[in-house]
Order: sequence, then C-alpha cells, then structure tokens
Amino acid sequence: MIQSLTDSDREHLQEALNRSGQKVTAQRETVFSVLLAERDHPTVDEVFNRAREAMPGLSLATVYNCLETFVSCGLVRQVNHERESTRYCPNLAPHAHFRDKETGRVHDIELPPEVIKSLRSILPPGFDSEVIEISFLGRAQGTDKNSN
Amino acid sequence: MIQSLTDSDREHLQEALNRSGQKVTAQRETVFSVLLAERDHPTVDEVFNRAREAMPGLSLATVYNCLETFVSCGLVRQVNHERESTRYCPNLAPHAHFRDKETGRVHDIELPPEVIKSLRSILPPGFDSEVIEISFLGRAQGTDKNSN
DNA sequence: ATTGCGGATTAGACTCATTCTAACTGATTA
DNA sequence: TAATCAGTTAGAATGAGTCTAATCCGCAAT
Ligand SMILES: [Mn+2]
Ligand SMILES: [Mn+2]
Ligand SMILES: [Zn+2]
Ligand SMILES: [Zn+2]
Repeated sequence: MIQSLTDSDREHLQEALNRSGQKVTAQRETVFSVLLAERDHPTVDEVFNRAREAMPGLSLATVYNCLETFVSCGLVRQVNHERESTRYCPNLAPHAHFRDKETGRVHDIELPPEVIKSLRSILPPGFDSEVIEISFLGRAQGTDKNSN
Repeated sequence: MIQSLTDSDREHLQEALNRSGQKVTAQRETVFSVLLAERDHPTVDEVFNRAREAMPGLSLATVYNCLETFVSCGLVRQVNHERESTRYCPNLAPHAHFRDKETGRVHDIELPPEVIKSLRSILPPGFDSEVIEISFLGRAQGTDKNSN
C-alpha cells in the first residue's frame, strides 16, 4: 500500500532537489514515498517492487537513478552490510545500524553526541574524519514490524 | 619482495588451521605471508599479484579460497568500505578502520575497551551484538608507508 | 612400492548487483 | 514551431565474487 507524500515531505524533497539543481518528477516522488512509507532499509529491488505498485511503468534503472540522486542531495543514506545489496535509509539523524542475523532486518540505533565524540577521540592527530559508519551484527529479540 | 614466515607466525597459522581441521599448505603459507608482510589491507587482486612473485603458479581461485579459510579460522578479518573490493586485515586486536579519501589507503585505529563499552551501551534492551564494525572516512595527513 | 582416499588447487564458467549506453520522452524556452 | 535539455527507459556491459568439475598431492593401508 503506497501512500503519497505529505505536504511537508514533498517540500523536503523539493527543497533538497532544488538546492542541487535537480527537478521534482513523478518517479522521484514515488520512490521517495516508498522510502518514507516503511523505514525498513529496503534494497533497490525492494524499492522497485514497492514503487511499481503505484507506478507500473517505472524502470529499475530509474530507481537506481532516483536513489543515487537522493544520496547526492543528502536526502537519503546508503547502508552497506558486508557484501550484501545496498540498502537505503531516509533517517537523517546520526545513527548506527543493527543487522539482525536471524531476520536480516536492519534497525536504526540512535547515536548520542557524546558517543560520537568518544569515537572521534580515538583518531590519532592528523586524522580528520567527515563520515563515521557504525554497524552492529547480532540478534534482536522482540522486534516486531514497528521497531525500526 | 616476499619474505617467508617467521617461526612464530608459522605456528600461529598452523595452530589456527589445525583447530578448524584444515591443513597447512604451501599456498596458504604464501598467502598468509603476503598479508603479514605489508599490513596495508590489500584486495584479493593485490594479494594475488604479490603472492605470485613468490609462487608463480598460484591461481586467483586459490587466493579466494585461502582468504576465506583464514577468515573462517579467525586468522584474518574482512574489511569492506562501501561497495569497493573486499580487503583483508591480519590485525586481530579490536580496531576500527580509517579510509583516506585522497590516497585510498586504509589505516588501523586502535579501539580502547571503554569506547567499545560506550558503543554497546547505546543498544536498546533486547539487542545483543557480537560484531561491531566501525569505519571512518576522511583525510589523514603525514601518513607515509610506515603508518598502518 | 602401489593404491586409494580426501582435502586442496586450478581454470574457466557463471552469477548478479551495479553501471553504462543510447534512444526516447516531455516539459520549457526561443 | 523548433530547439534544448534533464530525466527516463531497456538492454548491454562490467566485474567482484562464487561455483563446478577436473586434477593434484600427501598420507596411510595394504
Ligand atoms: Mn558494514
Ligand atoms: Mn563500511
Ligand atoms: Zn538507518
Ligand atoms: Zn585492520
């Protein structure tokens, strides 16, 4: 079930695309709405299959293009675990990812500023880092479809 | 220039292979010695090219096999950055990886126990993690070939 | 010494997520 | 209207990694 974007989400999309000189299109709205509808870190194929329900003519190439556009706009993060297919996450708050070994589900883990600081503090002098990626692998019990 | 294994490294290899019911072979010794010689997180192809100097008949398939064997023995860690080729690291101490955007070089960053604890502490109840992967992306100044 | 066994090695085929290419679409502008 | 140009599309190409099946080789039983 694909709901369309709220006004506020549509503005968010428009603002980010405009900022980087790109246009709002029906395909981009659809793909973005898929990401916002279920925040379960879908793969490209999962996004493709969900988006096709609302827009049957949509091509896989376009899904790749839209997701790449969103990443380059800073609207969406790529999430990689080992060598599996790339997943996509619209959560812009600083967070880590927890991969449940049993279910394969990926959960967001909030990242408090003091933990980020403690991580930066382990860098030797001369090392300057813009991006820190943290991923946990393990088991999460009692996580139903509402836990992200 | 491929130096052969020290006695202590050879024992380390033998012990880990025996423990998991696998054999020490000339190919495994060669590949392992390549990983120990330059701790620069080489890709499979880099390992292959270096190892062929000491053992010209060695095949790429065998390099893949050896590295997989080492990983399953706990002798070596796989290191992934985004979707790039997998790299291999023989450093068994808990550490994070720092990827230099300019040079592409991957550096080990020591991970003190209290930082690991602070990371584990951000997991909500019910989340149990065996593996934590941390990777930094940024620039490292003044890192010559001696810095790992 | 020969044989049989089983793990290891090898070349090459195959997979498949991702990237690339080139044609087409459709909105906007001259 | 015609030109322009970003975006979309189908399908081809790429390439890291995996799989397959043949061969090799060290070791132990005869
Ligand atoms: Mn990862
Ligand atoms: Mn990574
Ligand atoms: Zn996320
Ligand atoms: Zn390392």
